[in-house]
Amino acid sequence: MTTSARPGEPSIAPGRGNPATRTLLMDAAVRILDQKNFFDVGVDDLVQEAGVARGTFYIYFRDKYDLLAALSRRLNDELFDQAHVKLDRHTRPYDRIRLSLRRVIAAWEQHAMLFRATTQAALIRPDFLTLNQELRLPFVRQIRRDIERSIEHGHAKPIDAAVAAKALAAMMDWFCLTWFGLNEPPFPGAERDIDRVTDNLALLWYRAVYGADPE
Amino acid sequence: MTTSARPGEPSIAPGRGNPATRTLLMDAAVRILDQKNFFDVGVDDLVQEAGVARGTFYIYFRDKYDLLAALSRRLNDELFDQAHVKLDRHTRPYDRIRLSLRRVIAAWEQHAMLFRATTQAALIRPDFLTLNQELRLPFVRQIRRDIERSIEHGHAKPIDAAVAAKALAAMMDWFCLTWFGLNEPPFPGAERDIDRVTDNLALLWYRAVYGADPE
Amino acid sequence: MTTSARPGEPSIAPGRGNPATRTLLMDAAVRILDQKNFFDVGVDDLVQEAGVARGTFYIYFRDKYDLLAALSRRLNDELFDQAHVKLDRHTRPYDRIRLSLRRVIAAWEQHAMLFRATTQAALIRPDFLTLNQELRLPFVRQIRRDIERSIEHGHAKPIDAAVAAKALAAMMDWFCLTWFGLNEPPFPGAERDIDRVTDNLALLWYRAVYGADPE
Amino acid sequence: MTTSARPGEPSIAPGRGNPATRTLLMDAAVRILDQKNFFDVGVDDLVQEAGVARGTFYIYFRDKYDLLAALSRRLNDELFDQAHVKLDRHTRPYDRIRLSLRRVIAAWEQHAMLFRATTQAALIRPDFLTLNQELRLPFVRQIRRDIERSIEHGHAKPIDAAVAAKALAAMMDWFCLTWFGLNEPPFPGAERDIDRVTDNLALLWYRAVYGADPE
DNA sequence: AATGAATGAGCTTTCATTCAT
DNA sequence: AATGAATGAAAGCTCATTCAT
Repeated sequence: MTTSARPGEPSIAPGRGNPATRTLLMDAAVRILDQKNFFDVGVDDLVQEAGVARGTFYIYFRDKYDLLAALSRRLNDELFDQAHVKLDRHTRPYDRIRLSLRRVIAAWEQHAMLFRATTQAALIRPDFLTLNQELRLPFVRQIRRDIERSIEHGHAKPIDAAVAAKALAAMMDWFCLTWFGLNEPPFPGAERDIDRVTDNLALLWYRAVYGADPE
Repeated sequence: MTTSARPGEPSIAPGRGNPATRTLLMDAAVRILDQKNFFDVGVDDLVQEAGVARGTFYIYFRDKYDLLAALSRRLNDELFDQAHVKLDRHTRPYDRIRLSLRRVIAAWEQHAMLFRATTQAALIRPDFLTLNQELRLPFVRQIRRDIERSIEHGHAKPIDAAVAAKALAAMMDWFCLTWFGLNEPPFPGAERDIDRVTDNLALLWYRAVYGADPE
Repeated sequence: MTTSARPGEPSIAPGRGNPATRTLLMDAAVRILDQKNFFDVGVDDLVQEAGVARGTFYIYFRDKYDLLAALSRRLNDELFDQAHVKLDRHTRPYDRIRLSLRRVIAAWEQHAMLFRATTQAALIRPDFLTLNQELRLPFVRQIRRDIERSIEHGHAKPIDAAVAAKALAAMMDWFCLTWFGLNEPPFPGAERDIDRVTDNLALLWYRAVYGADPE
Repeated sequence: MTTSARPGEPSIAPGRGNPATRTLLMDAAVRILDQKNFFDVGVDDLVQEAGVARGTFYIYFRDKYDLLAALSRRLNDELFDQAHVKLDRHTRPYDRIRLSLRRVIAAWEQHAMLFRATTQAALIRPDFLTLNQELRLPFVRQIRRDIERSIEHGHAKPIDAAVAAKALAAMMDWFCLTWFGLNEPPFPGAERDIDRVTDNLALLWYRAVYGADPE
């Protein structure tokens, strides 16, 4: 088994090589992942798609897991930026939930294969698992804070926020992974009716947190 | 990559070989899975643990995925039997939910590594994915029927039962996998307080379905 | 760099595989070493010469160094047995020395390439160096004891036996290695006049130890 | 494997490039060799230590063996100059031998790693072997002439000077290589008692050549 | 003269699978 | 039915060397 250092650390000495080539490889990987299972992807496939030589890969990444980690971080940064588009203060809770879920679903729809690969890697490599948890932590924490605030404000009836946040996050993760990553939609043709699915998930979520239907 | 036939089909000619040896191998696999990642398990590990020769394995299973499929089916049958322990007709909804969830969690606690392996395989092998979906279908359907019934009886406000069932099932699957299979409890020491976790999950679930707190 | 465990330990689990195949590989290696530099020998060359598959090699040896260590030990055992052919008690010192050196030269003549390879490996791999020292120790010790005895018996004038033994052993090692292993004979055509060379080496040795010419 | 031209020839077109950079690289190599095995030294290590770019190396040297050849020649020239410090004509034979050996040992002590590398290379590359023989030839010839002269003058009893010279040279080479290059001293702590070792080697040598103890 | 990114041949090693006994 | 030696395809990764700037 390869002994790639923990993916938490930057791959290879930073500053080595041409950043453009690094990006070339990462983009090639995204394209490859849309065609085949990360498990079945070899360094060979990657360099061929990127149009560089075998050895070039190893200048930029320790191995394919290292590359995946880089992709994962890059995407995470993007999502994090998007997530911080501020909502109007007066947006009602249901609408805030709905909008958030819509964004999550959109991200999954677009990056399904990458998420799938990340999940795969997390199940296989303990170090990758750690990275994954780290990256997801801010999101779960965000959910948790929202729930806690709702409870404090008296809007929501008490529930253990840690458990609820983890559960709801898990719900979205696995629901979306099976849907977009494993082609197992909640009902046939759901892709053409994402709004309807979002409505229902938002309703579910709202109820779970507030213990009531939205007004 | 192996070209094992779809794991939906029985492995090898059934009835061939000694059933005891088959069981020997399956039990060995369970033991091995408690020690290491399915991905890292080789046929070597299995036969060594079982105390049989390398070649013997291939008399009973096409490859390690085939064995995993067998394990998965065996466990599924067990769980299915347990699940059908009938509940008192007058049990209240919240209690029914709580009991079911308790059972699910107990199953995960006991078989975490096997479930984890199954999930891994499903993400890697399309044919395994199919098997997995097949085995889980009855459970999701059961949830769905419960939700539909609740709505019909006017207890619950309308929600798309297909979406809700999938979402809630996904929630439990991933929540439990991260907890028991990946050592990521909802809060530190959750194992020692499973009842508390169950209470909250049941509350969440009840609210999501009924749009109100249980009486 | 390969991390073959110290060659002091038995290669791979003993008892695995067919001893005949192991021998097959070792003999093939000897043949190969007569044709090319150990450094330039790849596992590929070895298995091709032995007529087995690539993977077979790794059943019996960790890597080519491991095989070389096995060869080295095998040869050492042989030589050790030969060396113990007892000499007549009344053989005179010069004759004893001469006979010993003749044997050493014969061994080098026959196994030059293996010795060369061993020396190469010892210069490259610290662990191999250790093995080498270990195997040679008994021989140096033997020389040392001879010298000490000579001194005690008053035949030889005092000299530091440790230094002298090491020096004389070094002399034979490198003299023979350059001659047979690197084709650098003491004079052109020396191979056809080994007795003459032996005479002179024995004379040199005798003088060095006894500080006088043999009677 | 590299096809560097014979190292007997000057590396690259002479006069090309900046001599200072060439020296920079050679000095860096010496430093590196004190840290690691020549075999394990890569062009990478060299340029990093020298603080120049990868490509620069190839402006001055064909490969690492070419550089080693240059180092070897440079050192040889130095030693040759030192060796010709004339001795008093009336110095007695034993003292001349002793002084020479002392110098040899000093050279080994100081340049052990370079000699070790040279030996390694000679065992691996036929062309390097040639260079090595060439460089050592003058020294062996010198020893031979000394022996011949001793015999002619009637001081020493007849012995084949070619064999004896080679043998004694071999003795010093290997004795010193194992001692300083492989950390295998003739006795523990020999480094702190080099004079004693030298005395004994000189005694051994004197006896071997003169067949008697020095007066 | 110096750079350093890119190259790609080459060796290593693993392990699922077969098959003669 | 069981064995376990042998197989060989498939990755893995390194590093000497080139070449455009």
